[in-house]
Amino acid sequence: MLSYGIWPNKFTYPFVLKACAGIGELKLGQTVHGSVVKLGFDDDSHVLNTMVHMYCCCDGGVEYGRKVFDEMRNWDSVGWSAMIGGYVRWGLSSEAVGLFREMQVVGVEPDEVTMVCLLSACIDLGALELGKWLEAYIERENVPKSAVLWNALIDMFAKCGDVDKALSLFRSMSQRNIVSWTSVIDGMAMHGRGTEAVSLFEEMKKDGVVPDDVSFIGLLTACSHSALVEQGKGYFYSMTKEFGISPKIEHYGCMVDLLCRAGHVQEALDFVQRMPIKPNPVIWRTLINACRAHGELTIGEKITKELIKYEPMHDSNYVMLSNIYAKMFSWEKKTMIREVMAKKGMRKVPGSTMIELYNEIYEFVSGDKSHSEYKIIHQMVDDIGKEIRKAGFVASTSEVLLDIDEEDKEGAVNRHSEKLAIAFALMKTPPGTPIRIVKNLRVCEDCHSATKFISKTYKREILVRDRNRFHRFIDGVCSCKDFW
DNA sequence: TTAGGGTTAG
Repeated sequence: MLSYGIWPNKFTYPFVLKACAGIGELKLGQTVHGSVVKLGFDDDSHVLNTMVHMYCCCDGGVEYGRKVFDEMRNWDSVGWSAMIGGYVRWGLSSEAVGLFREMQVVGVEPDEVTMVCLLSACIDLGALELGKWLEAYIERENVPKSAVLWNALIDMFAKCGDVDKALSLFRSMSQRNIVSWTSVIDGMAMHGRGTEAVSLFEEMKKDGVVPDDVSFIGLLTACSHSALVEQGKGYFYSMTKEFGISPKIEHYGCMVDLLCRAGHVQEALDFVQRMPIKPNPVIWRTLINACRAHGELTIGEKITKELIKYEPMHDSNYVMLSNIYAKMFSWEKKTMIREVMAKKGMRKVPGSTMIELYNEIYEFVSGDKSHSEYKIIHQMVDDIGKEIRKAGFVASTSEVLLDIDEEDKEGAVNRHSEKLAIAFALMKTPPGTPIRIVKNLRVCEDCHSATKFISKTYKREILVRDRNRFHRFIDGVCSCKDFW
């Protein structure tokens, strides 16, 4: 364009900036930013809004986006949404919510898109109360409810723990699209309500909505988490036969997960051998975990060693190998792994748990001593430990984190972030109040068992969202039926 | 005349 002697105008730049956003290279974006300034289009709201968006799509660009945002006056809701959405994109959801509060102080009316971004932030934070507040706001202020906003609400309710509300919203929708169906099916899957997920999928087909590859991921996950092995296999083959959808690596991953969870480890290994796509590390890790869980320790060790050769800097590969050695009682090998990791300067991602109480979000990290009530919380954890042991709880220590000294194993699992969060909730809420927490990793065996005892001893319903799914603990029983 | 931010999985 420039070589033809044609100069871009202010209408051109939003397109160029959007293209930069798609590429996501910060340097390229900065070059274009430079040319916007040079040509004097940096006073145009459309250009600047897209600029914020562009920066927020680049790795390491959020700060630059914020700088552009801070330097401009009189932002409209589009600019605020671009910045709020940018925070959410990079997992900075607390910042997103904080910026929304500023937006309200300044008096800019949020619109539909702002709401969709904020609902994503709620999902990330597990903030159901905030999500309910947003829903009420949408109703009160008559924010137009497009299909996208409806779908975002359904997804928020499902992922923040109230899947029945998600379902009733879904039922009250007049125009459901594939995203609405997938969100609600996936919600059922996460809550271990596999049979209902399958019925919804069948209802969707009857309704004339053609399933796509994403909806099959939700459906297969549902089968996997509810041990519907044969149905899952049937649906997997129907993808190609009935709908002409070639399974992607994720679908193969779901199948491996389905077989592994049901304990069919050998069948899963055969399945992987026969797959037409090269298995990815996620699939190998699924197999390795199944090998550990079902006692195929030698095969698990072999696969893990191969995976480490391929992915030498991935921390969880070492953690898995260490867990296999723990199960083999090979303590020297386990120690060796720890030394290898230390030498490479690697550390396991620390477990963290969030809890929303009285409009505040608290985050607990295992071993963190920064909380102002740290001593009282730890005292509470000890008291809970005593109470549940009286009720018959026995601590299991085989899954203890790698970077913890052997002699303090039980002490270490006792400091897992979910125990801290639950103790905090027991201290801060009246008897009988349900407790909802969100964990960044999968819940460990010890915490799962302890939480069952806590729900019974303290007469609390405890809802835990982990990386994979929900666990609802009531009177000593978990909704996952110990199957996760 | 022309332009801006957003939803399902991984």
